[in-house]
Amino acid sequence: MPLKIATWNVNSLRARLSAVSEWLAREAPQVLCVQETKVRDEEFPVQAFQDLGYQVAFAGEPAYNGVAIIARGDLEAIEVGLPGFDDPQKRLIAVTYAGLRIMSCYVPNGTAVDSPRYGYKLQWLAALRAHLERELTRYPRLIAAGDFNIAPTDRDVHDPQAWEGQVLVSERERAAFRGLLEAGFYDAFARCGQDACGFSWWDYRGLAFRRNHGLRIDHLLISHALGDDCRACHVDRTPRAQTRPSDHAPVWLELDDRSTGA
DNA sequence: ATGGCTTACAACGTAAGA
Repeated sequence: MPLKIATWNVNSLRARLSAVSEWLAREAPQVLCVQETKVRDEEFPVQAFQDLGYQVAFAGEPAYNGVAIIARGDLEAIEVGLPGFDDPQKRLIAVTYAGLRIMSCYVPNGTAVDSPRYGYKLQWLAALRAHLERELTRYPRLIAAGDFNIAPTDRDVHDPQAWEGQVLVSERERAAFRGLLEAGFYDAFARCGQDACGFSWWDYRGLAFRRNHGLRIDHLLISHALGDDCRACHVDRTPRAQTRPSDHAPVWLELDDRSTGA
């Protein structure tokens, strides 16, 4: 049986608890990496996921950011944050599951290229690359999934001319994204031999989803050791069309687990 | 048209997202 591993920026886990629960019940992934939980740890809805047969690892803060990993089985060696990068914002959590090292990543948005937050974003990405390089030596079977807040190429942008040079598509961000791949990863959808994946985010405003004015900014990066095991990669647009959606859609990949020994 | 939507906070407007 293949492993189904998903990532979803839910834009508040409490506001989206029923949507996430329904999606887990329907799609039954082994793993769901979540970003923007926007919930303190003491208020994380642990029981709701246990009732569905999932275990959880999470790192949150009030109001902003927050990441989690929801998985059908035991999570081990839980680590929060980027070692050596002192950051109060909860943007990274890693677990070991079924012989895989799995990270849920919430890359800073950056706000605008002339914002101080843009510099923070680039620094965070540099620290992530260094961390991924180190982790690959410990965990060759590594998946970094999440909201990277970067559309890697113009094909990942509905209107490249309108977006040219803007945050999420700027060349320095794209270079940083390529740097993550150069650390030893494939973009899962490309590795599956697909020529298109589709957008993963649509603005709440201006009927953007109906018009498919979107970006592909949520990604699953798989280490080279997993490259031959990637079977499929898909954006599930269904939850985005429902009432009170997250502005992001879940993205999943299917991985042959022949080499996990499971 | 720096607007437009959505969320959390202990708020009745502000900050932040992308």
